[in-house]
Amino acid sequence: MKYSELKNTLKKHSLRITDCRMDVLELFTKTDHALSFKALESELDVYDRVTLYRTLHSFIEKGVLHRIPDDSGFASYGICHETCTPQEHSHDHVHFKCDECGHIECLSDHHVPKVVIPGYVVNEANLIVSGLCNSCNA
Amino acid sequence: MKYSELKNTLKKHSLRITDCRMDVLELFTKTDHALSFKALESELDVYDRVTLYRTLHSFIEKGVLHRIPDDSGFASYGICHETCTPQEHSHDHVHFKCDECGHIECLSDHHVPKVVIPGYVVNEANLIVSGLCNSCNA
DNA sequence: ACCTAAATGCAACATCATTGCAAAAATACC
DNA sequence: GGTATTTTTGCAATGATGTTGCATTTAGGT
Repeated sequence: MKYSELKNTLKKHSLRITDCRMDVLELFTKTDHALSFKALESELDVYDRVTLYRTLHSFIEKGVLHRIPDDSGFASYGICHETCTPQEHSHDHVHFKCDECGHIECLSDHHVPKVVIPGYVVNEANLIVSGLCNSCNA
Repeated sequence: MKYSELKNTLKKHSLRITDCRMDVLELFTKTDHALSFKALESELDVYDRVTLYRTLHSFIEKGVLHRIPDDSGFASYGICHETCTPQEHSHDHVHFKCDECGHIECLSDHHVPKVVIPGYVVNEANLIVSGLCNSCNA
């Protein structure tokens, strides 16, 4: 992705243009799977851990990334669709975690079923599937 | 639940009978919702944190409890059905987390839909729903 | 170019979880 | 019941993950 496009993405989400944000955004756009903090840190070791955490937080707050919970407690982060805004995230897609390589993918063509529970209010639903991914299954 | 029943449950899962395991098991059987580690610790503060962690691990390994992932990274633990064995856990039920009181319930009458992804092997699927529970919604 | 508000780096801190090891307890064996 | 063997426990130390305060630097508006 071109420098100007990355810059526009940041601007569109009212985020200041900084080296760290550009590099983080670029890494996410060129990676086809979600990234853990660890992966991010080892890839962009120029920046302080704290800065990377804060970058992730601002990206999530502004709707650039979404946080993907993980059964092991480690969160990963994936790029949001265009439909996401700071006010309204729509992440009803299923997440797949490979037990072999650890990669987490967003399965945008699979959707989380609507769950209705009488007497309850449902705000969010996360479906996390684990197993072997395409490459590791080969 | 009677002392003898608790003891039998432990024996059935080939776990030694210890004070800690009896107390942890009793707490889980008399509680209708899942328990976080924190709740466990504050309830059973006689025991060392490490011992409680190890108790949880052995219970999970032997199929007495199952771990419930949480989008915040804190896991909770719930009792397994009778159908669970050390070899085969079956937790295709949906978990509900209340944003207000924090309680996590196992919705045994809701089941996680089977997810099929071409070229992938699916081992596990976790569906976590959050919102307001029955009591907090009232 | 200047000013203001935001972002960064560093250090310290907070929280959650695990490991090594000696002492204590539980089961197996006689 | 008494003893040997294995497991479990408690304590201390360590690791892993994430956050906060604060001084310095940087970005963007004027």
